[in-house]
Amino acid sequence: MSYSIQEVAKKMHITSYSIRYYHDQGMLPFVQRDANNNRVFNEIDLEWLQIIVCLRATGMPIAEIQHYLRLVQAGVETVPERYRLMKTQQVRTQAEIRELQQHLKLIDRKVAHYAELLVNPQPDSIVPDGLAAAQAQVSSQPSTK
Amino acid sequence: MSYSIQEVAKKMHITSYSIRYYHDQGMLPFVQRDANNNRVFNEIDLEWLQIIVCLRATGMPIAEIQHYLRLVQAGVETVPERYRLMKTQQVRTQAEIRELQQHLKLIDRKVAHYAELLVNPQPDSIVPDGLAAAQAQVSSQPSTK
DNA sequence: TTAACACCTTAGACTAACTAGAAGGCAAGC
DNA sequence: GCTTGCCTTCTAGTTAGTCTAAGGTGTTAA
Repeated sequence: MSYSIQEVAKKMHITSYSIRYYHDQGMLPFVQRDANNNRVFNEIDLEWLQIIVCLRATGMPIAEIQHYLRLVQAGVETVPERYRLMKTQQVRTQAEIRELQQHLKLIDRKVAHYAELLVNPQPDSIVPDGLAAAQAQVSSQPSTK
Repeated sequence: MSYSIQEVAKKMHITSYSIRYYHDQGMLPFVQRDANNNRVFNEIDLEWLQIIVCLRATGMPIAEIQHYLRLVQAGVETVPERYRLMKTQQVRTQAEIRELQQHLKLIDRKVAHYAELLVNPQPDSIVPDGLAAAQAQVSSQPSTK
């Protein structure tokens, strides 16, 4: 099976712009062209792209992905470095998930707070989000600008 | 209590550059200046910055955060919109966490695969990561460039 | 008192990773 | 034959920082 750039974009949930960008960066070394110079992707290209998308989505910079892809192409003697690289990415991603879960807690509190205000509105003087104090501060001190 | 930009940067785990950037963008409207024109942050500024950091880390663009901060300052009649905004961000963040967890599974598989290869090395002909097929393809077809 | 050091300021240049627009090629359908 | 739609390349713009340069201020140390 072979795919056009749009089909791949849909499959991978990224834009065709990004795919061209990755290709231009030499990250999709096996992509072929048809008679009209259009990019033609096969299953192997999709596998590579899946890895690229995964590493990008978990925060690995392009340059590091390029390095990893070169390691894969270099052969088995690079397995130790590939292991370290993936291990680092694993730890990084686990930390990122924990961080997002922490941030989500604050967002949950805000949602609950506003939901409560919607059901049980407060008079204008009681301003949420610590703004009451902020407004008091700002009204008692003229702007410095 | 009041804090210098460096102290705030350390507290919030962001750079002083970012804090100045947010301030320049009008996102920290209550920050004062001392006699030497240095920014002076108090607890309320820290609260605002905490929200900014949380929303940025969960993927909200600067422009949307600015809009939210204006809503907060506008008073209680904006509570419904603030609720919708936070609800959207909640859903967005939950989706992001699930996506990262999916990506983490692929990384886990790679780590396990390389760990296995380190313990039990394979001959050079058996190339991991679907590269065997990729190499077969590339060696049987000359480059189109 | 002068030097060193650490901090701050602003303006503006630079970066990563897209993102989009312009201009044009090719094939299918009417 | 013309339009539609997908593809191409090239170039320019965007976002959100990130950093540098040039300079000001205040404290310590010789």
